[in-house]
Amino acid sequence: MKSQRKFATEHLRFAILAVDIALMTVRDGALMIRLTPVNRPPHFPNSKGLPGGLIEPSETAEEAALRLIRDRATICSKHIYFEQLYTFSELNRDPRGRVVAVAYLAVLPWEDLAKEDQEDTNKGWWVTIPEATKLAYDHDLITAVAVQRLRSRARYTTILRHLMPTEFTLSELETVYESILKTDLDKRNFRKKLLKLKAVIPLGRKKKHGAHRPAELYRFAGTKVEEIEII
Amino acid sequence: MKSQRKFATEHLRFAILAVDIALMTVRDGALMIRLTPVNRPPHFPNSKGLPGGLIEPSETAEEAALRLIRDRATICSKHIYFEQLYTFSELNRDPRGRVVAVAYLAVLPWEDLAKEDQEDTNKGWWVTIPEATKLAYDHDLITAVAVQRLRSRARYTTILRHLMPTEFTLSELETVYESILKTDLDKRNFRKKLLKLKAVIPLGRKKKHGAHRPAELYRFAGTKVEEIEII
DNA sequence: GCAAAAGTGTTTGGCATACACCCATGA
DNA sequence: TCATGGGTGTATGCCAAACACTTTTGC
Repeated sequence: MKSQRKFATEHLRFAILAVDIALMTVRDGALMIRLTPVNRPPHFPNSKGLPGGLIEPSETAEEAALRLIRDRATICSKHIYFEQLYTFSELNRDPRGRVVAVAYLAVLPWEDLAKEDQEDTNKGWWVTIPEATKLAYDHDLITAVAVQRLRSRARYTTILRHLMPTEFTLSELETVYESILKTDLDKRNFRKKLLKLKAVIPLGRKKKHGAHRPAELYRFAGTKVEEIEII
Repeated sequence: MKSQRKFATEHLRFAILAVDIALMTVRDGALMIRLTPVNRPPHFPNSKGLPGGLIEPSETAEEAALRLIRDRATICSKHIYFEQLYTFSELNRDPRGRVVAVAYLAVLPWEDLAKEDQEDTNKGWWVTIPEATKLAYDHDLITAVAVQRLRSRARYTTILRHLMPTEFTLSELETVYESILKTDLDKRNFRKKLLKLKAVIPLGRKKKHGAHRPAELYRFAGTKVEEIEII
């Protein structure tokens, strides 16, 4: 009888497990995050929120995250960088009931998006970080944690390689750093640092785009996210 | 009918949610982790594992973590430092079924433990990190992630304030850093750094413990975990 | 007086910071 | 020829790293 009671008690201890994705990219030097429609009256009618969904019993949180990322945005690249961000378990984060969310931070180059996912559709939108407010659930909080994490990773690792196209100019890279770190960087010192660290490699080709001197193209060295102090 | 089917499907999407704690302290300059008995035949008969338990429907993961920490070790201090580590969701991490674990990293000074929890009992043991192997479930992995995280935090923050007693000598502090970072530090440079950062404050009192010159006692400045590069 | 840990200062080199001008191009 | 962004070098100061001897105590 005691074990039966224990069994019954344990059966109550479940939770719905969800995954929420802070999917970020950089467009024209501005950090942007992906939002999707949320329509859950009465609390969130016609709202916006981060892409997300439930974890299936047959998949890990990581697998669910990858599935949802590919589901919500057509990405023209085999590889996508994402990492677990934080698990949110506040009791009332979802008014419908107990839903615990494992949040992921994912980043990708704007150029890797399919055309239809670069434009606003009824499937979703890209908005700048200041625009991503008053989201459904606790997604304002998740967004804030994601931005903070990305900023910290940008400082100490080469995570931004996954936000850049394979070929880029150092001015473009600097703009991305400045946009994420919210600081102005000295052009000369920035270049010296990256080149001394051998984090980027010149390709010997130029990019022309306007009435000015063409810019040398670079790519990131290596393939992994390295743990170096960048800034 | 469609909505009924959806409801039924959603009901299958649950998981048991657990919390596992990597509870660490330093004894005689050695980093130690708390283990508890695990006895779950057939997979883990007479095994050891990290302290853990299920999350109640009425509590957040953080609340469950705090409850379990206080449950598994009598801690004679009001405050205890802990932070979320990672969420583990491998399908077969628990052979009994789908259990997703939110792991926490917790640290405390050895001196804050009650006498009965400093000694090995049938409730649990303190072991050094190399000794904490062949644990039940995926607790070897959780331990490794926790040690890595603690090491990283030690480098960039003053998290070790929560591993030290309120008063300590700089030699004691240096030993703890060396034990966690697994490096030898230069005594003079270490002292210069900590004092220049104003991370520690001399108390003007000495600690005598042996046939040698007494050592100045210090305490940490401020109260929070600061984000400074220590080493 | 000796063993054992505490405590202290200087030199060196590398790196971050700050800063201003010329270059290549398209219009 | 001019507007635009691309590209470069130097001087300064701080700080990390390396390194060895004196001090205070208990026995």
